[in-house]
Amino acid sequence: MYSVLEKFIKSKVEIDAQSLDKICSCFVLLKTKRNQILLDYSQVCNFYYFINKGSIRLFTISKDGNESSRFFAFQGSFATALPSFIDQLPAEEYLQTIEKSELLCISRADFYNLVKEIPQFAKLYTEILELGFIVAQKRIYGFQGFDALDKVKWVIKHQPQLFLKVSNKMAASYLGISPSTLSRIKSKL
Amino acid sequence: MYSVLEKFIKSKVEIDAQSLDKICSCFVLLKTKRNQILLDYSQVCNFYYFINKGSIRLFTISKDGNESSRFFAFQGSFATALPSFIDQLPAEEYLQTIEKSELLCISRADFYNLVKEIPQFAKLYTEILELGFIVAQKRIYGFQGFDALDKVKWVIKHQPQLFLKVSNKMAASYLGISPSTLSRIKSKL
DNA sequence: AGAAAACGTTGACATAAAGCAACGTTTTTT
DNA sequence: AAAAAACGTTGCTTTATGTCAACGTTTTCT
Repeated sequence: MYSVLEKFIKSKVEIDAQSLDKICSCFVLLKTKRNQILLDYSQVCNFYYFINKGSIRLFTISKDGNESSRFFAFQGSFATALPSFIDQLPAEEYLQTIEKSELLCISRADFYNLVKEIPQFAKLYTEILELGFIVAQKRIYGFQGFDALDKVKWVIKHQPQLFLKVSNKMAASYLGISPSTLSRIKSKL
Repeated sequence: MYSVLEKFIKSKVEIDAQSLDKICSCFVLLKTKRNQILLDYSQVCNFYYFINKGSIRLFTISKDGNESSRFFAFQGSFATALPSFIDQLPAEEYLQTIEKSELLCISRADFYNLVKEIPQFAKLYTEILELGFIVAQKRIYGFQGFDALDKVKWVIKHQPQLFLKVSNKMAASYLGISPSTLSRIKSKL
């Protein structure tokens, strides 16, 4: 049950078996259906999720009713609604599985306790933040000032798994273009 | 010379005078002119900057010659080309002062040494990353799927100092719209 | 201080992408 | 298994925004 997580942690930091066990013991397994909401718009986020199996996405719905996908996370990565998790304010976004998934969940209290108690976990958290920051940056810069075709090409290059795992509608809402436009672009390569 | 930095640090973490001195002693003062390049496109970033006075921006130039402003930082905040600073790869972006500035610079080696030696500095770095991540996220979401007018309104609401400090041209390149469009929008409020 | 360059604004025009609608296909529900 | 809903694709029309150019103003440079 913890093998994917353990592998992930070991790939990032040097760690002894005891600390690793302590970390893993804080995570609870959650099996979900497809399209299950993990966090609602006005909820405060209290869990960090590690994806053992499946995929999740973060999205909002704007006032005119359109979905806007913010982020997708797949097997073997951490994800949560971080601003809400950190600041304990209403998320103003949704966290949702997009396929049948198995998630390892850790509560915020346990999470910050591990950060405090286990230096390697603090280091791990720092690396997750660094990576998250870099990915967010690259996305801003990858999209900024580009037209629909360039954005699609950018995603194909930098997040090739995205179009394989995610519906056209969701991908379009991630790219900030309409499903029709994405469909037309795809037909031209 | 270190008063703004000390105030910033004290506002984030509890710290004794000795550690604070040790931190400050790693920072070197750099006085710059307006529009001075701190980091060139193909350079590897080796410094973190704290802005004592002035403003800096991060930008790139796309193949068709257009500038794209990624980020602005003003007095009292930290800034660098983080992906390059972390991964030690060519930045593929420019770091530039946009007015006469006074910067406190710390080398990458000293920076990571402080992270290792002084727990409060590690905490500070984590907070900077968290904040940076949240700001990057909010910008993605604030801009995604919105038209030019909504983006301008978003910036007015969330980064009101931006239009005061930054030229129309730079602001437009940050918003991902043309200077003409920004000008037209401003004239309608 | 004067010349040169960069900037901001505005108009006319071109264009990429959105909206809408129709239709067939796939997926979900019961 | 049948019915209903959601999805993907494509044509037509509309619209927001970019491009180009002109002009006056501000800033920079020497």
